[in-house]
Amino acid sequence: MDLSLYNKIFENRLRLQIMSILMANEFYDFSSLKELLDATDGNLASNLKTLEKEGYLTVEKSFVDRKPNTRYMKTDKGRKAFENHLIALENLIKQQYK
Amino acid sequence: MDLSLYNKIFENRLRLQIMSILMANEFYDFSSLKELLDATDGNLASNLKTLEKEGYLTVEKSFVDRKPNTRYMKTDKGRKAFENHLIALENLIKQQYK
DNA sequence: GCAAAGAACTTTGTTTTTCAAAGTAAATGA
DNA sequence: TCATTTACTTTGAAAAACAAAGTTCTTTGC
Repeated sequence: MDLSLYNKIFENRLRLQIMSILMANEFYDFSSLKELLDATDGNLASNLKTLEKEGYLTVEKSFVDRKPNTRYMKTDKGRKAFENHLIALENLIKQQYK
Repeated sequence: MDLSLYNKIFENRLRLQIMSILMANEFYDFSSLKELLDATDGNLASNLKTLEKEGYLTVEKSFVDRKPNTRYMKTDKGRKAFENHLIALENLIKQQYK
């Protein structure tokens, strides 16, 4: 069976959650992600960095209410990779062998 | 959101495949799994051991055609854990935040 | 103007996981 | 008896995960 769409990057739960949040939202900021996912700063930041390095999301820094704010947004590449991974997962799970 | 059904054991691709094969088949033997999953002996054995330790599958040794044969079968616990994990995955992926 | 606080990291270090390669045991076949 | 097959176990090296602590920059309170 074809596993070319399967993506190891998404084997991590936090990254899976980050991506699925970014699929449902145009963007999401660090603090909100942190709260929502109940993650530590370090863990969240490093997993975001992993996704960013892979080109699956982009980062946009600004000030909101005079406080630093970092927004994350999925890239087209990220969206496709994630969608493909879900397809691969589905195929893998639904496999019916003789 | 509730992630109590999410199961780290199933973050590994090989273990995910093993379980999904055992969901579709009453039993499956080592050689066939190895061939089907294109895995090395060591890797397959250690992942089967992980699932066995967790109580997700049982092992049955016998001789077939005068050759040693090891059959793996999901347990009820394994089936439930896997089904639950799929539910958790689905929830996680379909999450719609504000 | 200085201390404290908040955001978003990075660094550090430990623990865990992954996995291939090599080694092993038991049984069969030539 | 020697090779082969099955199904492992052991070993070891590399990668990944992740929390805690440290860092930087900026704002706010006094």
